[in-house]
Amino acid sequence: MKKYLDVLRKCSLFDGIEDENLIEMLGCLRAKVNHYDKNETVIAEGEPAKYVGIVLSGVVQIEQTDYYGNRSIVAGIEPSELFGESFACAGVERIPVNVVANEESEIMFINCLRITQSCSNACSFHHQIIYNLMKVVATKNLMFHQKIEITSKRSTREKLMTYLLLQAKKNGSNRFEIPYDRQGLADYLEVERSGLSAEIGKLRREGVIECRKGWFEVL
Amino acid sequence: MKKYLDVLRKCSLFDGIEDENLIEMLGCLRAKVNHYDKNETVIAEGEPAKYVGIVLSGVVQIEQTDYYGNRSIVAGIEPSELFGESFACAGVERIPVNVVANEESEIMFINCLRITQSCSNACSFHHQIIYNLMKVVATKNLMFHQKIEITSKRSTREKLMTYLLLQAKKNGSNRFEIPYDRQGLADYLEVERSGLSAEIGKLRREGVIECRKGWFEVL
DNA sequence: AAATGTATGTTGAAATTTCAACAGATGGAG
DNA sequence: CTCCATCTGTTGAAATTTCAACATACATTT
Repeated sequence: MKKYLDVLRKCSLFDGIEDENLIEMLGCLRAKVNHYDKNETVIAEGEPAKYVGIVLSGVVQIEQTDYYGNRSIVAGIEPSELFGESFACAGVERIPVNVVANEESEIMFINCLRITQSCSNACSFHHQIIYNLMKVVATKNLMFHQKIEITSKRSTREKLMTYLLLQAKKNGSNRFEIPYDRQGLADYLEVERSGLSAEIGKLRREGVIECRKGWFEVL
Repeated sequence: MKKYLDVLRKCSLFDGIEDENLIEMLGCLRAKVNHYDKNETVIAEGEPAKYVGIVLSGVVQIEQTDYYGNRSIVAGIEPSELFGESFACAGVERIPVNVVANEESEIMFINCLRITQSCSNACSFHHQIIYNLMKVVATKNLMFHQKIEITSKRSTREKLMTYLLLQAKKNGSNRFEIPYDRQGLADYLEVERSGLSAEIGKLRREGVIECRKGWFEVL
């Protein structure tokens, strides 16, 4: 487990926990690590929802696909970030989404009950990790809320601008890089890729934004 | 505090806690109750986000003002329901929304740190209330997730059918009543009311659904 | 440098949604 | 019962989005 320390230190689930205690704790939590190839399914819809996942390397996407094959990206999870914790903490039986490795990835899994229930060793860091988990779940809540704020706008332009302005605020700068390609951004905003490209072009010509690949600037 | 027992018993934050313990606990948590007149601001944007609010009587609205100055109502909170818990649990410094009393209301406030950190008395119910709070936050998370699943569909018809099928599943029956009028349903689905009415009419004529006022049947 | 595959921008026609306006239905209040 | 306010359904025109198709740009491999 030691080779993952750098990533795990950054994981909010382990905030305030020292390295030596972290290693011990991972054993106590029965953490295990799996490896996935690009585009491999990490968790398929319908599987038990009892695990919390931590991305150690790579990227995974939380996706929903309807019967026409339209993909909606609910979130992209990067190294040191968590997924699946809401379903586990709410006591949901089966997970209602697909989790897919967007590139070659390593994922750590922890059975959520090991966190929410005191371990038999009464491990002294349990209080901290429960508090951390609460914070993670609440933060994700705010992210969902933000996605709804964005996608509830009625036009492609308003969705895009709402997204970009929130990113600028989050980054504390008018120049920033986004974690999506055009198709990914279109899926996140829930609009057509071509329509999005057209709107980006229009905003550029109007001098409202500037962009090159994943870099955007709001003027 | 005794006069609020009926409402508090229904609040999921206190699930599994007996009346006598609840009274004691409220003291331990330093719960305080404030009174608000109709249209009075309960919490203004920018104030510290450290409190969890519980509506004891009346109704409060969570409102948001976007970049362009448009005000939108995010949610209405009714007696025994919570608000502010996501911001408090996520450790957000300043609350990014306005909370306004929609009518004369009584609100109980609890400093969230009193919940998430063990009290000095090591009150024996702390574990239960932390677990409850986690479940509340995680469940709200799933509600948002479901709304995203519905509104990410691209057409009014698909949104409506996705919503109705989820309701049918939730109610365990093809006949059920929904908690919205047409305008409310349109707002939830993020579509035009007139377009929604038209689509409902079409689905009726096609024999896919049946409905009268708030009652729907999926055939 | 050429070849290949993928991502992005562009376009016009088709489909859908929004908008405004109105008519019928419904439910209270007097 | 009548009046009034609100909710719901309907309609057609305007605006927008989707869709399919293709051109260009870019990156990687050979």
